Amino acid sequence: MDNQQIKDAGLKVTRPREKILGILERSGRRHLSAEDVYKELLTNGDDIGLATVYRVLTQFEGAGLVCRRHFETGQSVFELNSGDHHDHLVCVRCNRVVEFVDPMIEERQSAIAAQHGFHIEDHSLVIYGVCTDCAANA
Amino acid sequence: MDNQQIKDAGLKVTRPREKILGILERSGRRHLSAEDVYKELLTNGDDIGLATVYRVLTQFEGAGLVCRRHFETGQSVFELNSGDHHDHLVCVRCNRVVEFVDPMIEERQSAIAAQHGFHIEDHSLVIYGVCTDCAANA
DNA sequence: TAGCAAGATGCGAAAGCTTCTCAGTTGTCT
DNA sequence: AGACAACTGAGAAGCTTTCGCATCTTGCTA
Repeated sequence: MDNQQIKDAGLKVTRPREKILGILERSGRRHLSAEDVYKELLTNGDDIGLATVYRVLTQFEGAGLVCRRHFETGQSVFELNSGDHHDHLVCVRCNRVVEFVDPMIEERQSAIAAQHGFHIEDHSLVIYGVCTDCAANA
Repeated sequence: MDNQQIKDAGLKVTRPREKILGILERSGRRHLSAEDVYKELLTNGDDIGLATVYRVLTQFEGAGLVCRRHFETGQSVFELNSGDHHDHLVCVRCNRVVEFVDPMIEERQSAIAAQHGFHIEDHSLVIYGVCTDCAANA
């Protein structure tokens, strides 16, 4: 249950936090910017400030409930943490995002980091391209 | 010769453009932020505005002379385009950047994009971690 | 259940990076 | 050299994100 996740993160259960988590869970899109979440709240008639949206998303990130990604669009996008790591394919025309996982790539990354004496903390692989639909409508 | 590269890009050869290209070529570091370039210019006694630095770097990027990368630090870094694609390993403590190329990863990426019907335009793989030196001084 | 302290919120202000505007300057071509 | 388009510097402005602070809530206690 939602509230439990928030409590487990050591946070008080407040209206903004419940609403924001709800939006992340119920939104059709998996990747939302802070602005997207904020607009969704306004649409629902919730009077929650943008600063709070950022604060809450940052806390959720710290608690491991969501992941933040910086795509080259200049905005950060947030997605519910599904537990398993994955990378992204982004369409530069329509901004569609596809997730994928490739064990071989993951493995090569570890090998490369080790080879350079790095201890991996995180990584981000984003492939930018044009999806079938957009290529068709070109 | 420098000037030729600028001309080939369809740009006029001006002092700011020559200086900026020179800094990119002669800097020890391969990855510089716009701010880094600007500070270097000031140190050299060149009176060139930050806006111009951004403009010129953006033009160089368009001309294929340099590549721009958005690391998660919030700043963009620019590097001279050496022709061959490569990925990055970034130390989250000291910001050291190591470049690498892994044919197998490149190949898997193409396969994955094809599998999802994407036509690749670009991609960015950044591994964030702690380098040996920083791990030692922890 | 009333009351309290720590923690959250909302608002506006501010920060950091990047781009824009515009008047004045400079390169290039003839 | 002259003309015109291109370029520049400085500051204003734009965007996303964070901060500061007075006010309000939550979760705990008596």
